[in-house]
Formats: sequence, C-alpha cells, structure tokens
Amino acid sequence: MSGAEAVVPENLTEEQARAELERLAKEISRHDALYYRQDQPEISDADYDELRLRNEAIETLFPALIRSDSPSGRVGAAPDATFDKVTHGVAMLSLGNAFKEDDVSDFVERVRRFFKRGEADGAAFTAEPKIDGLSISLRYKKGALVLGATRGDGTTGENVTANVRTIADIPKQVRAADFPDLFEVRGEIYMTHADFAALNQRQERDGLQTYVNPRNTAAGSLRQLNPDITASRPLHFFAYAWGDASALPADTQSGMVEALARWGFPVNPLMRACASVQEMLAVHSDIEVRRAALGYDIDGVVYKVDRLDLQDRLGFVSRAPRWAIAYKFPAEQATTILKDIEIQVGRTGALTPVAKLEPVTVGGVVVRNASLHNEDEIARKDVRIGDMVTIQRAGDVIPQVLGVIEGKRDKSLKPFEFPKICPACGSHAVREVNPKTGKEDVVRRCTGGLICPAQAVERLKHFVARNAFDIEGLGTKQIEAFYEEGRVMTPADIFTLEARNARTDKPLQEKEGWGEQSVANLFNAINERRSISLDRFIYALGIRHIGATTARLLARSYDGIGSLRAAMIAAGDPEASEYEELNNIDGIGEAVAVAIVEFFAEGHNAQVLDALLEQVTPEPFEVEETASSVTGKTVVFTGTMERLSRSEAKVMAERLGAKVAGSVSSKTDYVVAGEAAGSKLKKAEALGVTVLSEDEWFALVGEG
DNA sequence: ACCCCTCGAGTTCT
DNA sequence: CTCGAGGGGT
Repeated sequence: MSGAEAVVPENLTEEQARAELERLAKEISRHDALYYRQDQPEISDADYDELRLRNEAIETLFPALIRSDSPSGRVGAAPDATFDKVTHGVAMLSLGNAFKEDDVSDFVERVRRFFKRGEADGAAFTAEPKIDGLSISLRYKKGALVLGATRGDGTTGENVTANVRTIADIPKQVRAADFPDLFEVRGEIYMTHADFAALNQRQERDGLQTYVNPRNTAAGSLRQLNPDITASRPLHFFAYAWGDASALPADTQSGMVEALARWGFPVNPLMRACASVQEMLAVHSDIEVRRAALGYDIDGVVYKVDRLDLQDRLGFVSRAPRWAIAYKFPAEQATTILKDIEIQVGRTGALTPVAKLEPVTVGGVVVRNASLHNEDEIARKDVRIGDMVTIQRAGDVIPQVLGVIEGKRDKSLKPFEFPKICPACGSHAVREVNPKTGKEDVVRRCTGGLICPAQAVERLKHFVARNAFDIEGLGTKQIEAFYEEGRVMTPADIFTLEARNARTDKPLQEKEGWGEQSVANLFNAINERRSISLDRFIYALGIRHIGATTARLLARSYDGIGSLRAAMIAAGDPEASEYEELNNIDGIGEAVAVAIVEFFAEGHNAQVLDALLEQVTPEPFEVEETASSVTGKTVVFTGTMERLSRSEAKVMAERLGAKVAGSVSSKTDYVVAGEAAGSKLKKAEALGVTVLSEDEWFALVGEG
C-alpha cells in the first residue's frame, strides 16, 4: 500500500477532519453519479481512488466522525437506484424450512396424508442443493429474453433486464422447437468462491474496499444502474423452476429441469430423484460432504414433490408451497462476549431484551445484537452480562443467543434482573394473566400506555409501516426525529405537518439533511395518502391482535370506518347483536373481538381517530352485494381450498347473499369440499347434500 | 381435549 | 425468521 502514505492527511484537528469528511462525501458521490449514471467521469480512476483513500484514512484516524452517508460504506452509485417495478404473474414464493431429519419425514408424511389413502404413497421427490444467491425470473417471448426481474417481496420485483443480459450463463435467445411461446424461467444468480476471491484481490490491489461475501456481492452487482458494471462482474446462473408459461414440456419436476437443460439453461448437476425419506436424507448428507468443494455457496437441500399434478393439488400455505421444503445445513455458530442487555419497548408496550454483543463475524456478517426473546428465556439460559455466549444466525438470518459457555463464567457475575418498570416512562411493567388459561403471559408489558414515549413512537412507526400508510420518505428515522422535535406526536400531525411547517420558526427545510426539494417530496408523498384503502387504515390504527390479514377481514365486513366504529361502540354490550356479528366473522374470536371493542371505547383513541378523519379519507372495499345463484342458500366450507382461505371463502359467499354455516345439517344446501375434507364431507354424503369441489363452486357462482 | 395452522408481534442486517 | 397465542377442526 505505497500510495496510501501520500493521501494520509496532515495533522488535522477534529474540526478540520469533520469538514473534510463532509467535503469528500459530497465530492465522491458527485463523481459516482458521473461515472455510474451518466457514464461521463470527470477525473481519472487514479484520482478518484485517491479521494476514496483520503476519506478512508481520515475515517481511520477519527472513527467517531464517520458519516452515515460515508462513501466507504458503499460501492458505486447510491443504492437508492430506481428500477421499474415488475409484478410477477405467478408469485415467487419462499420455502418452508426443515432443520432436522424428523422435519423431513414429517414433510413427507404430511404430503402423503394430504391425499386419499394410498394415492401418493409411491410418489417421488426431487432433491437439489439450495443455492445461496438471489432469485431471478426470466421471461421469454417466442424464445427471446424480454424481461429479467428480481424476486422483491415475492409479488413485485424490479426490472433488471439490462443487467441480466450481461450474464453469459443466461441465454438471450432460445431456439428449441418445443420452447413455449411464453415461458418464465426461474433460478438463482450467484458468484463462485474463486471469482469472489479474485474480485476482492483486485479491489485490495487497487486500494479499494473489499466485499463481505459472494451473496451480497452478487446482489449488489445485479442492482447496478450501469449494466457495464454488472457485465464486469463474474455472475452465474442455475435454473430450477418456472413461472408464467403458455405450455409445459413435462409433467414432473425432474422432467421440467431436463427440458430447461435441453433448452440451454444451466441446471445443477447434483439434482436427484428420491423414492424414500432414507434416500432424501442420504442426498442431504452427500451434498453436505461435497459442500466445501462445490466452489459456490449453498445453504441446504430443497426437496420437491416430483409429479406436477400432485404439486397443483397440494397448493400453498400462505407464502410457501406445501409440496416443497428446504432442509438447511446447521447454522454457523460463534462465541463472543455479552456486553449488555438492552430493554426495548414495543408499540404494545412489550419489553424485549436484546443482547449487545462484542462484534463477531457469523456466516459472513458482523453481528452486534441478538434477540433474547423474553424474561423467561434469559432465566432459562441463565444469561448474565459479562458472560461468554454462543450465538448463531437462525435460518442463517436472525442472530440468536444459544447459551452460555459455563466454564468461562466469572464468579462475580450476577443473574440478570429483568426490570419491573418501563425503562422509557417508569410505569409498572407487568405480565398479564390470560383470563382463559389463568397462565401468566410470557411478555412483560409497560402499563404506561398513552404516557409512554417509547410506545408512542413505535405506534407512529407502525402507522407509516409498509402495510399501513407507507409514506415514502417517512421512515423510522424521520418519525423518531419528528417526534423528538414535537413535530409529530399523533398520526393526524403527519397530515398537518405541511400547514404548520409554513408557519413555524424552524421549518423543515432549514434542518440539516433537508432541502426545498426533499421537503416538497415529503409533503407530496403525505398528500398522496389522504385517500387510503380501509384495510390499510384499520391496520394503521395499531389495534392489538389486528395485523394486515385481520384488518382486511374487517374492512370487507364493514361498509366503512363509520359503520365499523358505530358497530364496535354498540358491541360494548356483549349481549348486543353487533358483538355477535363481530364474533361470527370467521377468524375473529373472543380475544380479538374484545381488543377491537376496547380500542374504540377508549376516549383518547376516539380523539386521535376524529382528528385523523379530518385529514384522511378511508375508501371502503368495493363490495357489490350481488344476487346470485347462491342467494339465500346455506353453504358449508370444509377441507383446504387452493384459491381461497376459509375465511375468504366465507366473505365471498356472504357477499353473494349466501349464509355460511359451520356444520352440516339437512338445512345445508351446498357443501364445498377442498382437499383433505373430513367428517363434514361424510356427513354431507350421508344426508344427501350437494357436494361441490372448489372449481364447481366458482363455476356455480360464475366467478373465475 | 387435543392438534394444526395462521396470524401477530417481536427481532437483525444489508 | 421465530415465537406464542388465537382460532378452528377432529
């Protein structure tokens, strides 16, 4: 590193260093933009590198001054790069996980049990290594690659077509006679260990920042705005699945992968077909043995039901297919020192202990914090501040404390005393007793409620969360800052921010980090949300037990916020018909019903809601009460349906004017039987009630 | 009275 | 991602 001396700064004072870092951050980010986005660098690569080196050298001398927007923390253009959004025709799902052999046999057992006896007993499974890269969907029309999209949240990803085209492994044109007109190939983009090491060597030689692990590097390489950068990175691809397709070349998983290979897509050579749990486990241990020699990262083995017709019938459980599972390799572990236990306060008042750790690298990432879950967990493991502890990244993502290394404990360490008062507001923190079971809750909760600042901030964060108001430019950081400055104390304050900002002594645009443009953008984003769907609105209120799903259920069951509110107030009397109506919603039981009723009965909530409704209009769900072929009929749903959850089916049937009953009787007109229907189906048959399949039901009501 | 599944609420790091 | 609780089916 001979060049480094030249840029090591003269004896700077702290004040000078601060100013210099600020200047460098601006300068480097300007050159980044010129180089990466406009492709018109103003300075030579060497001069650019020198700027970076100077920045890093000053940061080494004054680590306390490292800026949050420091250029050393990133490579290339700022990551706020905007790619077009792409909605996947067929969602890109995640997989259920198995961590031990029993989980695999349970999975096989579950699959077999799903079908009527014997039908799937001999069904085969495929086994293949789970590549640790990033999922991608490649759309081909008449053989031509027309779109490459990242997984994103599974439903919506980003358009990275230009970058994907630079990857040699990915065919730009498929010329097979049997390649369907429309076909989406899905697979994993990854970087080999050798390429990763070479890239890092080059970075180091050039005095540039080195990368942490192949996975993140591959992901970063693909999200470059300039495809030339992606092209310069050695990325590879394995195909293993498909999405939208006008035709399928095979009726088994293994047949599909053979076709993909025949069409010129790289497929993993370690894929095997298995006829039994024993074989599946054998493949897992075989792949685990070869893991180190593969030359690329894998984190487990994926098993899939081979027959596609069985896959179709198995369907999905929320976000994961029932016909596939990932058997993960044991997570990497590490030991480190537990420096402290911090107590965080959630929006419901829950006190959650978090372990502050001596930073340690686990699975290619530096871990500083780890969840300790709750009071009992700390007691069970007898974790004490100062202990040497073992940690792992559960499912290779969330760090958790496994336990204490006993021999190393200093005798002076005292058992951790879980606070009985809220660290944020000093109110009592208690463990509620469940009225049903008489048992103590696992979580200790702050009773401060409205007076607790920590809860208030967390509620606001929830209000702007992704499934709630989702206001661009208003994230956790801004909410915290705005709360501290007194700009935003309740949800309605967000919507009066602009008006107040115009009058205030210290308007936003005078704050550091804010300019005219960013302030205008924020107000625009806020104003866009003055009209919002009812389900998001309900979710945003942060009522206990009401998550995104239940909020949607409520939104569908009531005409609007007004009628919901009126009904909930009436339901304060448990004898009222409104209470019964609420409790009858499939998916809402006593605890949930009580929570909703209590929320609307609370005076402060009423005020907050009134103020909010002056600013925001929740749009009700479009529910056309239609007369249909099932109007006035009584319907019972049983078994597992593919396209609807049972609660959705109920809402749908009621919208069509039908009554949904819980059990079959002679008054029942239709029984709709999904897969694995049980006693209700038998009873229907015994009583001679019409039994419909899911498809027949859709046909009957005339909906696709 | 169980058992299974779904949902909510908490968490990390990039 | 994990955990516990709630809800519903057998």
